[in-house]
Amino acid sequence: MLDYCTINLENTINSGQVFLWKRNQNNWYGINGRDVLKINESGKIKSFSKQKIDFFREKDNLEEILKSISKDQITKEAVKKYLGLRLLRQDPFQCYISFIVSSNSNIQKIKICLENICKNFGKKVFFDNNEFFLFPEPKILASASLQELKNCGTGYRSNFVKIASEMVYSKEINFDYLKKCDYFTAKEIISKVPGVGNKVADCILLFSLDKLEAFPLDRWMIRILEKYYPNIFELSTKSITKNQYEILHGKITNYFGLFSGYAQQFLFKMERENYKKKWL
DNA sequence: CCAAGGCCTGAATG
DNA sequence: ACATTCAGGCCTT
Repeated sequence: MLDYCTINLENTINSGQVFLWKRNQNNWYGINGRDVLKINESGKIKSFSKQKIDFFREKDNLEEILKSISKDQITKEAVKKYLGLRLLRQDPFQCYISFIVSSNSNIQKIKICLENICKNFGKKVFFDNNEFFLFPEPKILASASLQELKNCGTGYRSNFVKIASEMVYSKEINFDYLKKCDYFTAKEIISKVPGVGNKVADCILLFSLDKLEAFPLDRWMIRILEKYYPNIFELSTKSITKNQYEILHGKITNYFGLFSGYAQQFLFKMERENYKKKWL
């Protein structure tokens, strides 16, 4: 009998979902939008804002979900090995900017860029006698100069960050509305933002907008599918076009079901650990 | 519809 | 010591 209740915080933080987290002895501290979270080993959250949030998606029925994605030996092993891994419900604006910044980059670099964005544009607060910089609001990033953004290390993505922020500030992108939409509608809308392609859109939808059928296909996931599922998903080419991405996503949700996003997270975690890739 | 090349940065390799 | 290659996703041609 598997223990579906206990959260493994270490594995959850170190799974490519979040970047602005650091460990301090037995606690993890992280920025989540305008909030700072402190989480202890047993998963108990203390927040700067004192607002209640369901960061760990506690209402998800893990037993049902994990059983439903365990379609084969590969997923069964990944689920068993990383059982306490959770999908997080992140602050949407921070998640959106984070994954726009993430494109063509890696975890260490993304973390540095986002820290710079917070330091340069975010509000400084004190929590537990430590100094933190909150994630800046859309209006601030929208009015930042391109040079100021570039100074954060975001390179050619700087203009994407600026325009994406403007689109949120002007309410052309409304996260509360996107949460209510179905997966395909939300994806279509968010894909109009420059710098948001298939993969980035799926990350935003999965990690902050409650779309559990999103299955971000980055280079790692493509490799994983080629390696473990060569016959099921029949990957034809190396680089994947927009159209092929959509066809593949259809096959994936057909196979793993409505909670495919969870399958993605377990497979990604497993393979990155197999290759001893560094996390935060 | 697809293929190819450019964008930016830092780490790894020659 | 320096130059080249590579990893990473999106957009334009």
